[in-house]
Amino acid sequence: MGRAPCCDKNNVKRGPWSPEEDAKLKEFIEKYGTGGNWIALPLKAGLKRCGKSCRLRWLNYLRPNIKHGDFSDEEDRVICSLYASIGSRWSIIAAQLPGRTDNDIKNYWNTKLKKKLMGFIQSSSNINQRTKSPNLLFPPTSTLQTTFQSQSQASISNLLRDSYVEPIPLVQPNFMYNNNNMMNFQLGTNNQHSYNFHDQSLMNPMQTISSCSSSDGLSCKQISYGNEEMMCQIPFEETQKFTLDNYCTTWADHQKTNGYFGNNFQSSQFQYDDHTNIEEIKELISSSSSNGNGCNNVGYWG
DNA sequence: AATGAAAACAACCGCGAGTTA
DNA sequence: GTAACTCGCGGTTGTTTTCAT
Repeated sequence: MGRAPCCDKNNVKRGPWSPEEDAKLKEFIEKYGTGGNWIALPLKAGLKRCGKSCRLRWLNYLRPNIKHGDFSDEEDRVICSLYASIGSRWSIIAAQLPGRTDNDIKNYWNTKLKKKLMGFIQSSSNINQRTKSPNLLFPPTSTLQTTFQSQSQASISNLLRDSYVEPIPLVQPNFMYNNNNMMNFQLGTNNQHSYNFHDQSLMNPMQTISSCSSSDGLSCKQISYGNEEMMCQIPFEETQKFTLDNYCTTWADHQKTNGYFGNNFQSSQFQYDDHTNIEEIKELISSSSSNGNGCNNVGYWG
């Protein structure tokens, strides 16, 4: 049995809205509200439109405080940032940008921002080839420097091509070693992944994450959320086994195949509204992926 | 000025999830 | 328990506008 149509398509007007229709819809909603029933609304409002069409028109265009026009740099940054961590969840991204609609952001991403980023990545690549990438802080004798310099750009391009994990603007992977002889790399400044690998199976780190057995930081491979950076931490002695290409493509593939929240994630766990802020989202993500044994175990990598 | 291509924007479609009877 | 209904979302398509030749 097929789905019942939401309206009689032969008796509804389609295509662009006229100013008169806009006025009718706006006036009706401002006077009576939506009544929680978009399907019945057009009839009551005297519009020959499908309820879904009315809803879309209201949400994307007529609703008060809708912002149209150019996106600011800050908005760009938020979009890229969230896209990198949650993918094309436009409604969630829109909730962080007051006045912007998911449709607006989606269109902006598809038509401008993606290209803008591609352009940045390309020019950034050229600059780094000339300057030997001042952000890359490798031990002086490390042979890894050349390895990572040659691979990182390709990895980012892969991610862009895969259209799922997007690098944050102005952020090249930033490699450095800390006092504990761990190598970090960071993508972005807002979101929020920290991977710590402390065993020998680093050739394909993403596939090993769910085998977490403790959170003592020594024997556990763990994934956690909540920091302000996308960070990968790898013991120095292990870095020679790890290729960024491998990491990035695996990560992108997992996201593409299973989604950010994994197969077990229920959308009902993740209620949000216009007041939901990033911290709440992070908290929800965190709680949805926690297995309660002290290790945030993301099931779909098992 | 004319025209074709590309970009931008608005709207539609189909699906999944939640709700209700 | 389940079928029907509604909502909201993301992907896609269609139309309009802008740009290049």
